[in-house]
Amino acid sequence: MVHMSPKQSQGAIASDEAHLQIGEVAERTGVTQRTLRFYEEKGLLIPATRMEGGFRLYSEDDIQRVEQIKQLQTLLGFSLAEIKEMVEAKEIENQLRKEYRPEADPAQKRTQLLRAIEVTQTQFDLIRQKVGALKDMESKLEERLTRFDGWLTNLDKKIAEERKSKTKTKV
Amino acid sequence: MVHMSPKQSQGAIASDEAHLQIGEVAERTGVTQRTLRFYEEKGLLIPATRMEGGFRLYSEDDIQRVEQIKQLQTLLGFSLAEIKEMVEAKEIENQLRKEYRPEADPAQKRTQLLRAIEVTQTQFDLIRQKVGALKDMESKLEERLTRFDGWLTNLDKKIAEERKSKTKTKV
DNA sequence: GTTAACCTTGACGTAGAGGTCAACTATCGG
DNA sequence: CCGATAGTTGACCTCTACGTCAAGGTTAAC
Repeated sequence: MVHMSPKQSQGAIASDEAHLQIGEVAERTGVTQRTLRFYEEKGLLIPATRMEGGFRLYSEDDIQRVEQIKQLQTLLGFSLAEIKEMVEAKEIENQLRKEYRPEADPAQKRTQLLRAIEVTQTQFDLIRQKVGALKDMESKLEERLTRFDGWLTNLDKKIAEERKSKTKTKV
Repeated sequence: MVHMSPKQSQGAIASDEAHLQIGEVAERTGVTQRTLRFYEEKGLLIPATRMEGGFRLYSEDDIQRVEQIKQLQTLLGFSLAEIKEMVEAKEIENQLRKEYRPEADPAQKRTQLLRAIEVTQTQFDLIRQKVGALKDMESKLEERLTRFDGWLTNLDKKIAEERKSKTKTKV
């Protein structure tokens, strides 16, 4: 890191203030720059602003989002397309959170909210399903481990015996 | 299905007796024939025998295995390479289960068993991790749903009020 | 022994999720 | 204003997990 954080005029940084360049985001999240650009292409993570020269500027929130995307990918095996949907539901929440901006018409907000609820509900159900199936596997694996353990001690006993008898015949 | 099940001389079918052609396996498991051949190519599911003409013959166990592979893929997002490892651990279990065949030397068995234990343990830990993370997400989503619900009733109230005041000014 | 239904091995295609140059352009410290 | 470092777009490459023909061999029923 040779040059300083860009454009950081002064003062506290709000979490939604874009001030991170792609390199730092990559470093902090562990994904590559290419991946970040790819996410942007796919509409998953569009940095709010750019510098005059075109450098992307990310916010702390964006880092959170990358983290979330990674989780959804690796833990749950969702595709980026699916993740996009999910992330959009969160987006709506963020927007509605700042609802002290009373500009937008409430009927439209309602529609959006309903959509977000639907997506979230689906997501929730899916996760519950997965948790169930996973717990199932978990217990099966536990059983298997126990079984393995039993066999192992058993085998070891047998091996010990064999060694003994061999020693006897040898001597 | 025009011709009968192949080679089924007579009598009960042991679960490890290969008697299913690829088409039926595909139908029963919901994967395509291509997928089954692909699994074979990758060493994930090699049908025990073939007919003289070269037709693959699968057993009931193989169907189980396909089911398992599907689970590991869709639920857990594992790659086929990873799944191969896991399935191999189960394979070892199956083999050791028929340990009344005392041919093999126990020291070698022990090595195999240790390997299987290692893989299974890793798998187990991973699943526990995932379950944890998933439960985390689950609770977060639940909170969000609650929040959404609150907002929705709130919005509806607001909309109702608005309508009332409009009616007043209109009339 | 013919034929419909089923299966075989190629070989090529594709969608998703990035990796990897290449050729430029920006930023910032000095 | 210049150079080192960081970033930009674009094009093509790769790897996974199959899909999709094509051309031909098998099976079992008739």
